Amino acid sequence: MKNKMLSQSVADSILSMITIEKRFSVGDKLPNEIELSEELNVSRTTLREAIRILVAYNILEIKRGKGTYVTEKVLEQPQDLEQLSTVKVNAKDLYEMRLIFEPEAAYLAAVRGTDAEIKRILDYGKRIENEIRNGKDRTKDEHSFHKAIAQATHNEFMNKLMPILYQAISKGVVLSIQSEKAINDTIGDHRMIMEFLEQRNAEGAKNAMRIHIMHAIKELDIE
Amino acid sequence: MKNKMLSQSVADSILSMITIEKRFSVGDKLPNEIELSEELNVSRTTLREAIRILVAYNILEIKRGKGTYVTEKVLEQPQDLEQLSTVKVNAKDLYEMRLIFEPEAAYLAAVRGTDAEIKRILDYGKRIENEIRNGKDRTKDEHSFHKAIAQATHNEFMNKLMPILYQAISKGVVLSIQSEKAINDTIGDHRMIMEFLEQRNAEGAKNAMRIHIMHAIKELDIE
DNA sequence: ACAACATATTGACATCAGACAACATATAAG
DNA sequence: CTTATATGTTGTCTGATGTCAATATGTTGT
Repeated sequence: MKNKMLSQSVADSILSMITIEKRFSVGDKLPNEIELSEELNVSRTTLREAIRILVAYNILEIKRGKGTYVTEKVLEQPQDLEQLSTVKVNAKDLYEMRLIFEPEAAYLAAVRGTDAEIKRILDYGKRIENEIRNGKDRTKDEHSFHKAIAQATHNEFMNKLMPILYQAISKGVVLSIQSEKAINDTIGDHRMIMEFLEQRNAEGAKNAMRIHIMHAIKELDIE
Repeated sequence: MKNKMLSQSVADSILSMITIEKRFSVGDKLPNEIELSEELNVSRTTLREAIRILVAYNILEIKRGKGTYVTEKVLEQPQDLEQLSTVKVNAKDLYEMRLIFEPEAAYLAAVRGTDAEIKRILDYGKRIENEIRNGKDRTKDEHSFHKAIAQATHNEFMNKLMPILYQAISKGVVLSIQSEKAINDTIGDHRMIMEFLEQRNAEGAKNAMRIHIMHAIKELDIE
C-alpha cells in the first residue's frame, strides 16, 4: 500500500535530510536540481514538485539563479508562545502590554461572551473582593479573573497569550503591600468592570479595564 | 515585468477562481490538467507545480486517476502535517490580535524609536513598495517591516510576540492574491505609516496602522 | 599600470513540449 | 455476474530552451 506519491516522499526525504540526518542545516544551500534528482533517483520534474511542497511549508527557499536554501524557520519551529514565558521581561513592558490588549479583551468579552462565561468572570470578581477584605492572597483568583475574560473573547490567540503574560507577571513582579487607596481602587475598578460586563457595555468594560491597569501601573510606580 | 514565479501566480489564479470568481466551490472538480494548463496558457509542468502549492495549503486535493478537487478548508485554518503543527489559530483571531496591538506598536515606535530604527523601518517600507510595483513576492520584507516597528517600541514582550504572530500568519494564512485596489491600499497605507513615523506623529502612526490592518482584514474577507 | 566600467561565461532555477505509465471508472463482451 | 476493454485523469520521465545572478574577463579612461 505504498500509494504515496513520489513527489511527496521525495519531499519527506529532503525534510529528513535536514531534520534527522542533519546533512543540511539552516541557511545551507542544497545541491542543484540535477545532482539532487540523480541522487534521489527521480526526475527533475518530480524533485521540483517536492521542492514546491517544502517551499509552501516554509522549509525551503528558492533563490532563482543562485540555489535552493534551507529556511531559518525549521529550527525555530518548536519554540512558540511558551518561549515568551521564559524570557526575562521587565514589569514595565509587561504592564504596557496589558494596557494595550486587556481593555480590548474586556471589550470583546462584553460583546461575545456567553452568559455562562460572564457569570464565571463575575464569580471570580466576587471572590477577589472577599479575599481583599479578609486580607487573603488573591493572586490566583486575580489571574483567573483576567484569564476568564480572555476566554470570553473567543479568540484563541488571546486565550493562549493571557496565561503567558500572567505567568511572566507572577515570576517577575512582586505585588508589594498595597496602600489603603490602592485597595479601594482595585475594588472599585473590579466592580466597574463587572458591572459593564454584566450590562454588556463593551466600551464601558474597555475603559474600566484600562483604568484598572493604569491604577496598577501607578501603584507599582513604573513609568 | 512580472518577476513572480509563474507557478506561484498560477496558484494565485486558481485560488482566485475559487475565492473570488467563485467558479469552483467546495468539493468541485477542477478541469483536467491539460485543459486547465491550456486555459491558463502555461505548460502542464507549471500547472502541476501550482497545484502542489495549493495542495500543501490544503486548498486542493488530488485523487489520482479521478481529478483534482477543491477542499472544504479554503478559508479555514489548515491543520498542518505532523511535524509542522503548532498552535491552531485561525486567521480571524490572528488579525484581530494584530488590530489590537499593532497600532499601539506603531504609536510607541513613533515615540521611542531611535532615528536609526525609524530609518530601518522606512528602508523596509521602500523595498516593499518596489517589490509590489515589480510584482515580486514581498512577504518577507512585509514581516520585517512590522518586526522592525515592534523593535522600535523598545518593549521586550512586544518584540518577542510579533515574530510569533507573523510565524502563525505565514503558516496559516495564504495572502498572495490581491486585487488592484488592495495593492493600492497597501502602498498608500504604508506611505502613511512611514510618513507619520518619520514625523514622529504617534497618533497618526497608530491610526494609519489600524487602517492598514483593517484593509488586510477586509481583503481576506474575514469578519 | 591601475581602477572603473562594460561584456561574456557559467551555474542555477524556470518553463516548455511530448511521451508513456499507472490508476479509476464506465461500458461492453462472455 | 464476471471479466475484458476503452476512456479519462493524474504521475513520472526526458531533453531542450529561457531567464536570472554572480563571476570572470576584457576594455577603456586616467
